[in-house]
Amino acid sequence: MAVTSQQIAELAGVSRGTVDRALHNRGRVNPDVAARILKIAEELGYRPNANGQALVRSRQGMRLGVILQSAETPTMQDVAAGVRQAAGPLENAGVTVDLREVQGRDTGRVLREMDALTQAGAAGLAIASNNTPDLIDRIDWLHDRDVPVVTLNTDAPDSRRICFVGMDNYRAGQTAAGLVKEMLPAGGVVFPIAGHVNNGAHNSRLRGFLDTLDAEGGSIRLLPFQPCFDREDYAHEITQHILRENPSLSCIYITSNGQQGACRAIEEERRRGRVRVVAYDLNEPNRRLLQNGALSFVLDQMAFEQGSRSLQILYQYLVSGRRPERELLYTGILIRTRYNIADELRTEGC
Amino acid sequence: MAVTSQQIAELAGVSRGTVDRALHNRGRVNPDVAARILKIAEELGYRPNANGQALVRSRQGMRLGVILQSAETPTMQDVAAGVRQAAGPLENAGVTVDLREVQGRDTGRVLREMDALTQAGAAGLAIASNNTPDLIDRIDWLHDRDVPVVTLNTDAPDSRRICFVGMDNYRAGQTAAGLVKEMLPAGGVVFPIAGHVNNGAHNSRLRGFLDTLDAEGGSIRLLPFQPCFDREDYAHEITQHILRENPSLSCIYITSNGQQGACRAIEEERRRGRVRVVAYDLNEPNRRLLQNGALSFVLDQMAFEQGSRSLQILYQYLVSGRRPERELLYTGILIRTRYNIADELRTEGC
DNA sequence: TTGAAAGCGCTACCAA
DNA sequence: TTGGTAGCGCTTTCAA
Repeated sequence: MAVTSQQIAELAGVSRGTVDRALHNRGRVNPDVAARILKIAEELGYRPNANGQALVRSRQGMRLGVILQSAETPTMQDVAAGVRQAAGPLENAGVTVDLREVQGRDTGRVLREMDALTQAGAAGLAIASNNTPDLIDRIDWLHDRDVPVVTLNTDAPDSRRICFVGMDNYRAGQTAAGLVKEMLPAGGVVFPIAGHVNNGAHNSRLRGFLDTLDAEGGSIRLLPFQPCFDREDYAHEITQHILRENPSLSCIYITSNGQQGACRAIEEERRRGRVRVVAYDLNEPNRRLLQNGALSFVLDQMAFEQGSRSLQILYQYLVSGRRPERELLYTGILIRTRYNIADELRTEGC
Repeated sequence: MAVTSQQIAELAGVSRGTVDRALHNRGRVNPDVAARILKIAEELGYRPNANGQALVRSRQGMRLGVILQSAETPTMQDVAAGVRQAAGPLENAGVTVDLREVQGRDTGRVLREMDALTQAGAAGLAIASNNTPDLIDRIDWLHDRDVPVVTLNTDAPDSRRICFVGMDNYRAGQTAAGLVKEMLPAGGVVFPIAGHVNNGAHNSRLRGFLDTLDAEGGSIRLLPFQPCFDREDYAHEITQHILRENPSLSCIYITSNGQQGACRAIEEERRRGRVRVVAYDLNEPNRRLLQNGALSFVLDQMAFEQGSRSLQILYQYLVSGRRPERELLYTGILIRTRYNIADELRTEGC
């Protein structure tokens, strides 16, 4: 049987109310008594019963806001699903989760949703948006008003967000480079395609890739990278051109959307099997491309967990003041091939 | 605000007690009244508050048993850690988790622990043991006495266990084959090493591998597999011999322990870099071997999640009678290289 | 067959 | 500064 605050109260010769105030530094308790209570709690290894806490909190109510940019993309839909799953158990603790899905990379809209949510009384926000000075300002402004912000999927490193939940994109780029090194024979030729030139995530994925091939590759030849602006048609055009110019091309590394266009170009030029493609994010289109062999590898970022985890962290911080262990909470870099994309155990809340 | 059983009671014009009995088919309630209650609950989308349930259950107490064979191995230590994590929140619901760690592949000891735990009043068991007729008998016997069993890590497919939580080993073998196909040039020579000849998991990993290379490989040459009985010294000896016999060997696939011996042999024969190794399970030794380049890939089975999930499923089944969605709950097949082994987000209970 | 009440562990409130 | 009490949602027990 676990130790309860009642037991501590009896041992300390005080009431549960006093124990509660002492354990949570709520003040209004004699320092000597508080010290005694804390000591007893420590010795007994007291852990508050989360169910009891949740139950009483359900009386108070709390609102959390989540804003997802580019919500129309498959990856953000996965994030949203994770948010909804985490929201379930939180409801039992009186938490209302307000999920705002912003279409496209509309930072202005994100800022307005931030304002709307705080107006509506949100106690904390989880935000996936591209990193702009405006966003940083607004996050810092909220921080000063004791509204904590967690960034997810895309970080705002220079802001005062309490933490970031998402992929280590540089490391992912390195992982991709490692795969390419294993795959390609000496002298293999690789063409990297980036998304937007100013997208931090895509840039990191590119730098990690280039740095690692430069440092150790030696025998692999890199073509200069080109941006496709997340567009399938541009990726198609670029790829078509590169394929025609480079008969010996053996691999394409693409850090963003555009993989479908690139694969189509390879198909049309009848180079399937001779040109391998490494892409990002295990979504429906990519599942199909893996299945039919157009993609060799997909690096996945656990979007679902990004959504569920960031919400849990936000709640945890608000009720206990406990910051996460690290400021950067990296989700795994999952390497997917056609053989390991079956549905799997997914974290279920409890 | 979520709908409560109290609200349903008011709408139905009965008391909460009656609502509770009706919703859980506990009998002793007028069929007409029960139907009305169920209808209202359905319409309102009633979901019982898990915190309230856990709190009241904490009064009753429940014992769950977990038995882990080969508990001294790093993988089983991960499983045990998962079990302990899941046990935390369950304690708040009055659940005592009794974890029995059995050294080695001692099935007799496993059977005795099963008896001891049921004697002690365990309401359900989670078992990781190799699959033997004795084990199946005992699981079925328990099933008849309404003590559900979940198998984890290693299945007992012909028993009446309620489900299995672990790796799809055949699929993992296929995944390994996929990696080997991407890595090796045409004409590459692969040597597979198995663990015990009668170990189901190792056999599946081997079959998946061989089937897939046979079916599509074509250009890759397979040497006949040899068993190393999970022993590093045997693996070393076998590998040394094969390396000397086959100057053109390009890859070793090892389904069990023994990878350290194999890597040492490669080192001693100065073939590092020319012979790639694919192994299983991301434990401390394998982390090091990945880091220093001795291993190219490790296929990991999420041992931690196997432990936590199986316990949650067992509890879920006992309190709600709900079986898991599928009988075979496969944990992910994680492909690890030296670049993606950093610590990551791990499911935290709630 | 039904209802009333107690109590799980916790926190908030009000009174002392 | 402290204690007492109410009540979160649920299940169980006992009485009707």
